[in-house]
Amino acid sequence: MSDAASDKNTALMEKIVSLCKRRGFIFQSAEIYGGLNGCWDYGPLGAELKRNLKDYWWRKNVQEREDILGLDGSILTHQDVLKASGHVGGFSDPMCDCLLSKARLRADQIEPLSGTAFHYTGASHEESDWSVDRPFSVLIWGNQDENKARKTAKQYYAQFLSDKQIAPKKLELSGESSEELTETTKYNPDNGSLLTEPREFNLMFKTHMGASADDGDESAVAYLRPETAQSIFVQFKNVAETNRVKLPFGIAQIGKSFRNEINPRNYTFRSREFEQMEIEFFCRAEDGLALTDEWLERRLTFYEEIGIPREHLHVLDIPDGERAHYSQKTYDIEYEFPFGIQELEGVAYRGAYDLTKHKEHSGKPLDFFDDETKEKLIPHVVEPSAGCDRTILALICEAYDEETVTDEKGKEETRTVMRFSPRMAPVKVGVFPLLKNKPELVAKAREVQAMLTPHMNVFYDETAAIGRRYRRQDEVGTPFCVTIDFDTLGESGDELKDTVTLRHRDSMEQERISIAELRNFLLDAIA
RNA sequence: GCGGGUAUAGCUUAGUGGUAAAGCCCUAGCCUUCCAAGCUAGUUAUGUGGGUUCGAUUCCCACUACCCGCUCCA
Repeated sequence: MSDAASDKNTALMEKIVSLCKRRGFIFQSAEIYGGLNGCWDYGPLGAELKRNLKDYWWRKNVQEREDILGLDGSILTHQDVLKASGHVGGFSDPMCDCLLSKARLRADQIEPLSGTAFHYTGASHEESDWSVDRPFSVLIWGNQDENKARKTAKQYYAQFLSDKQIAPKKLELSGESSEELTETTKYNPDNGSLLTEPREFNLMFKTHMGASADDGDESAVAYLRPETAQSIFVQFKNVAETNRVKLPFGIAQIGKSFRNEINPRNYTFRSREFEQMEIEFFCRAEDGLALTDEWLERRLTFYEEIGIPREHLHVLDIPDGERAHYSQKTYDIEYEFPFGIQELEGVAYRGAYDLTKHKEHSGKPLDFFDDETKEKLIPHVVEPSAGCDRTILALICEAYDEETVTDEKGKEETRTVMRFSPRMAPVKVGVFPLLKNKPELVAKAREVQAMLTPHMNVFYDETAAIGRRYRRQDEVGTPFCVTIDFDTLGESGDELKDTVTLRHRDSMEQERISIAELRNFLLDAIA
């Protein structure tokens, strides 16, 4: 991305963030106390939008399917569940920092080096009577010169100089010694500088169960779940036994998960608390790969149905070596956010890994008896796992649009429109009396509002000029507005009596529609 | 976690070591017969905590949050 494009996208993102706050989609969590890093609250419109997304996902993936069942697991999670899944112990990456460049490296990905290490105890500068005492080491390897080690060490000690006028090369190193090392991972392969000791970064939130539990009581430890998937695996047996299921079948869940992200970024995209929409689709081993492809297509269709066109999505086929070790196939579905192409959902073929692990750790039989083949097996699983908040952010970014409109006097102005699909739009229809000081119009508008309210989210507004009310609805993405005018009351004759103006958000076009037809028209449009 | 930047009203911005300004928005009233009209009135702000000072929104320090670049994303 060029700098100019990057600036433009940053500006776009700022406008989106500003609109989200102004119109009540998303607020910073605990804003009046200075905010809570990586946490966000959905305001009234955001809550509606999110509910629409989750409801539609649930309808499509649970209610309209005979082969997928719903689950709503607890967020507090037994530590043994996460030991079995590998999250305790394995869910943290030991990291090292380069003492010279401050680069952060994953300890397990450092290339082992063999060479000569030069150790120092400190450095000084005679003329200014400055000195520093702290150990440092540099590794040189291959045919690198010893002087490279000294130069690197001087650069390291130079960061402690308060007077930046002194050049690193004028420093005197003290206590030089050397040793031969083989296959060491304590040095940065880029510059030979010593690294810090590996430090653990556990990404899970840990807590203690029981009011009297003290922090040292290991048996009282519980975690906030880092993904919704585990409760599905853990409840696999209960769901399967209580529901007369046969392979293939799925268990679906929508719920909150928590990860102590080192670095939350990009608005709500990487949050510490987030909601997932996951399916674990259990199947026979031989069907796994084909079902993974099938689910990928089905999920792409879903995104189109909620208003994210295929051409703004990217499918990443995760290559060998980059997938989790138990996965034979993983697709990432990515969206073109203004801040870059980022993942919305992963569709992963996880084999029998999860159920096998829980069977081992719990000692309970998690085998499934396949009536068709008359054999016991551990089902394989395909996991379409979508980020709910990420999808909301994608919907918002996709919907945001500015267009220039010219009024009757030829004056140009910018119209901000959220082009949500009617299905996802937080408010489905605005109902307005043309004028608020005419009681007949107001009464009729209230009637229309009352008729529609049981079926959809309706917004009634009688303040300000009609045009302003339309624009206000444009900015929150309301797809339709209806206006009750004097024709509705029959002033222009019976032909127009009980008809209203129906105004379309995207085209700004208006048409007459009878009140009798209104409900069904709108229900069809938002289905 | 590192480096850089930012923080004034709901939003966008101005300004000042001594009463904080404007536009938009919003609220109420009047008016108004279809795309941000007009008039009147009104609400709302210097992120948090220290320090310097007679006095700090302004200067200094720390913290917090957000943005950008690294890093990371099982």
